[in-house]
Amino acid sequence: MRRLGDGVDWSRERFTMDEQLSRAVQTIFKKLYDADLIYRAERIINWCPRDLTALSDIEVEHAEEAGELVSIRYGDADTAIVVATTRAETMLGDTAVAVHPDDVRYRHLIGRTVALPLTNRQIPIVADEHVDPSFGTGAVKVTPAHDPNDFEIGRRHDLPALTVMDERAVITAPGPFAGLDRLEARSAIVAALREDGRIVAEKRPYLHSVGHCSRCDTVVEPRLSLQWWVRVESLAKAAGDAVRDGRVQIVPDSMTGRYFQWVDDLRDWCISRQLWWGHRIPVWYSPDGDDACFGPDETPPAGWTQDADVLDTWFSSALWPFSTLGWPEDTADLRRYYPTTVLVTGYDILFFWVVRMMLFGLYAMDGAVPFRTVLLHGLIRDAHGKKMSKSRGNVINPVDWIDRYGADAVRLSLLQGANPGADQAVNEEWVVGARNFCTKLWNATRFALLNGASTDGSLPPAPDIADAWILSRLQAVVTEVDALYEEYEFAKIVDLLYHFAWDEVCDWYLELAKISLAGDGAAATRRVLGEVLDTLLRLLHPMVPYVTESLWTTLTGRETLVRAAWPVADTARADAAAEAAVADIRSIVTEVRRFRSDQGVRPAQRVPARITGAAEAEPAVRFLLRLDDPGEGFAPTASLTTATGATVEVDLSGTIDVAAERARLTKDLAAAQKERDLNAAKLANAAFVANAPEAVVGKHRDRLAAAEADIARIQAALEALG
RNA sequence: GGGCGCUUAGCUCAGCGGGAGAGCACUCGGCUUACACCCGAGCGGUCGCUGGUUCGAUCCCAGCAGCGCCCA
Repeated sequence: MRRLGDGVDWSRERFTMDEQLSRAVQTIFKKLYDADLIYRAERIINWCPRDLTALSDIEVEHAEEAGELVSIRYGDADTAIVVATTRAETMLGDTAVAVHPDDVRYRHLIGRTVALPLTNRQIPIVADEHVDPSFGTGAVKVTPAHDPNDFEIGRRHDLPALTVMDERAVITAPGPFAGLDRLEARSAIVAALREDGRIVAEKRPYLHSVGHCSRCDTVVEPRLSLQWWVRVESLAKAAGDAVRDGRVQIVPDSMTGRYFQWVDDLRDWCISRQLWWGHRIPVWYSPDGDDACFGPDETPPAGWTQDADVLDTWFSSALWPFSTLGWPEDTADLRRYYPTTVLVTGYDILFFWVVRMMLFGLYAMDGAVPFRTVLLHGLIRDAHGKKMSKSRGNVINPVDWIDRYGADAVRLSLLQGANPGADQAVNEEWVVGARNFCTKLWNATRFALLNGASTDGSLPPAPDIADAWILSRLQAVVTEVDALYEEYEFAKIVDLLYHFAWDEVCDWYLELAKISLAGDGAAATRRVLGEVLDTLLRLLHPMVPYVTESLWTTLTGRETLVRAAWPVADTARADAAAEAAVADIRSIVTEVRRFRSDQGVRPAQRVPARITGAAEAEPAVRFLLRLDDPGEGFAPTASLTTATGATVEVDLSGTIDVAAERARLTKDLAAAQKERDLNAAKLANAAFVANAPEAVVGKHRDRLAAAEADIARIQAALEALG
């Protein structure tokens, strides 16, 4: 962030383990605990047998994997019932078989017991609504201590929960499998069952979803254990409502559905972790087995010991919007800055962090939301849109690019692809392009400085056509940029300013300004030139901070752009006539350039020409095209009539390439004819004329007329060629 | 299995009911007095497929195919 030049208040940098933020953690824990919103309970949790800790639901990543589905016959003779499993090793902990109560195949077995293979333990057959009769045989084995669904079935039927593995997923159930790892045990148990004639079917590979630890990718083991939980129901309701009733807006709106999908179906949050590092659970136990929660200013009685577990890191992160402002103290900062305006983060953090800030913010701050707007951006991907990963070797270090091209170029290239909520592919070539743009700005400012651009005093009351045009465009651009910021459309802002700066200011305005800078209007143009660059640099500053700061302070002689006022559009400068006049200049110049290019006339070569019908555009056209006045003995070798009605006759002092010229005109003619036919066909359609809005019909009439005029003009030119 | 999204020029992406756009790449010409990190001129697309709605569909609807994401 520092290398990118982020304009943040570093004095507010915090770490959740800081003293004051830790007080906040302990305070809210106690508050929730006292309100019975935190409790300790034995439940099935996601357990990582490698990290030896509990995980919350979102720390588990599911992936399709090829495993095996083994169908095992439980019981014998008239109680025989077949169950299927991908985790045969858990059968050691089975305490029931469950079937759907309406399943006629098994109705007669409900209430009876079957012998569990390999152990000969008798387990009951229970009826449970949650069994899917259409899956497999319609009968499922129930392992309450090793599966979350089975745990629920166990609770409903008062079944014992037998833990058969330790925290490293090694079998602890007495017998021949004790000491085996879960995977070793799986194959050993399947082999033993096969020998016993218990295997009815085996499907291998069997594709199914397997949970993995998001930290280390180890397959998660559902495990029965005593953990701390946040009772989320009321908190989640409040968090959902805050978005539902518009107090918090999620941008882009398409992410809102995902938010509800999560928050409206939130299960209790497992907050304890068996890690060595983090905020410890502020609950103490007496030697007699009593327990109590203590706040930050309370001291537990001597001899009591604190809970060994620590809190999920998202627990403290959830307090961020107010713990960083001094909460639980009622500070001036808290009153001034809570709720914050915009939270900017990646959409992949929506559940991890945003939702949690909502849960705790609303609770701790008496129903006040933590932020008004959540702006979710996409993820950075490699040049081909692939996720960066170490194993793929496509990880890009932005600092390398900053070293090579500068922070502004990197920022600009990132912003260029920043469409709301969409991932963006980044490519070193674009950083090069962004760097080139920065250089262009530098050169434009250099031009302005060399020509005495002025940024002080009022603007000329009656600017010439080019000055009036660029001021008109400038105020329109300010308006557009403001509107785009409202929508967080950063990529569009970059696009707009890039093209305005390069295609309009540099390519046309600076060129046109050279005319008046050499003449009587120099003073006025110097002022307009200064105004244009001053404003442009202000507009670009949030995106290109370093370069604009340097250029602007040099240009204006003022202290810093960081605190300069944001431009305000002056609609009084809108000038449609000037815009039309410059459009004509551009049209004529471009057309003659095409001709010159096709004729192989070098751009620098000065050519005598006679211009008619260009009116006030003539001096600009002559300057930009390097056309000399027709001298004595002027003998035009070619004549062009442009779409604006101007005629440019040039003397190329020799024969022109008729074939090239004919090819050019023929191509133009074909395009004009296609345009005419297209519009004529539309207008010939009575249904179109009857149904389409008048403005649309009128537009096509205009285009038809323009096409016909073009055709006549081009045909005349072709005939003149002979 | 449930939900969401995407498919537009060689690449990465805008556009989302009335003329197909940008950057980069590519071709040709150029040391034109701010800039060769540049200037000028160009080439390039049955807008995934099949139907439907409409005077009109890249844009709306349905189905299909492929890709991606989230959740279980």
